[in-house]
Amino acid sequence: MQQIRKSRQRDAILQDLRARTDHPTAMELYLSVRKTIPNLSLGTLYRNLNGLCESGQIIRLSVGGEEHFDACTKRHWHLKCDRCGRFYDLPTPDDTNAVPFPAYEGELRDYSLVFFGVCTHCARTAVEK
Amino acid sequence: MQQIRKSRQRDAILQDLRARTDHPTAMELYLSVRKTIPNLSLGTLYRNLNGLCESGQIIRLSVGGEEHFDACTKRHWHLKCDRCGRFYDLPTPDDTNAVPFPAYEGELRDYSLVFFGVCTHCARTAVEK
DNA sequence: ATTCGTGCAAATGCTTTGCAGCCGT
DNA sequence: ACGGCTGCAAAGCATTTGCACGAAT
Repeated sequence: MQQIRKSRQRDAILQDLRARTDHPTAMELYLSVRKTIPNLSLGTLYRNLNGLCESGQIIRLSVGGEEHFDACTKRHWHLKCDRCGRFYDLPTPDDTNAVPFPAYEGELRDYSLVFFGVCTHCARTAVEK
Repeated sequence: MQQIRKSRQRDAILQDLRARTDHPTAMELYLSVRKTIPNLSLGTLYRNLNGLCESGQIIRLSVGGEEHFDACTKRHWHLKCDRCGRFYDLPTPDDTNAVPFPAYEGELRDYSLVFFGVCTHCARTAVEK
């Protein structure tokens, strides 16, 4: 059994992600954390992101071939904006069955719900193209 | 404006995908279509998959860093099996609002819903580990 | 004849991994 | 001191792209 040690890098990554309201990609997070730890390596970032996902401290969002990360581990819904491509949290019912689990001869344990549309910000700056 | 020509390769790809009930990755589809067109190239496959997605003839499913494709373009729910990793269709309510669209100051156009759990087949061969 | 689509191979981009040295316990 | 964690660089892998040729209209 492998113990887990404290590391300045992992702490900084988690802290940075928790301080954000968006859901950055690995590269976005990398650039951000490098302001604190300039010689942080990409390998370390990825190793830690994977570890944090496995230990359930963060969540990985996969949509359209992109990977985004979220420090909020409570089940909640997301919006992926068609225009700016960013992810946003949506008001999510507390009721687990807000999404009706279909009858299925197997086990449905959890779900991921992502809406597509236009985010508040992009809707305001309504640029018709 | 670019016209689109008929191509044996694109037809074979679409036909193969439509004949399947699973939702293959690009590589799985590649291996399958190569039984019909042995010298099909990966570049061609990817170019066509992207084109078919853009023209709305197929759908791309992104989960956990994997890309799967689906020839059924009607909105429906999926299960990603924890054990075998495969995708399956789930019985999906016809009602568009089976998933309650949250109040949001923007526009919610569509959504993607993926359940996680254990598929029928894996549930039967209940291997406790 | 025009120009789109293909096969091939090289290039790209993101992620993982091997390794030697550093750091937490 | 032990063994996990890091930076670096190389490797891996899926996907994209440039190019010359073949095929559809």
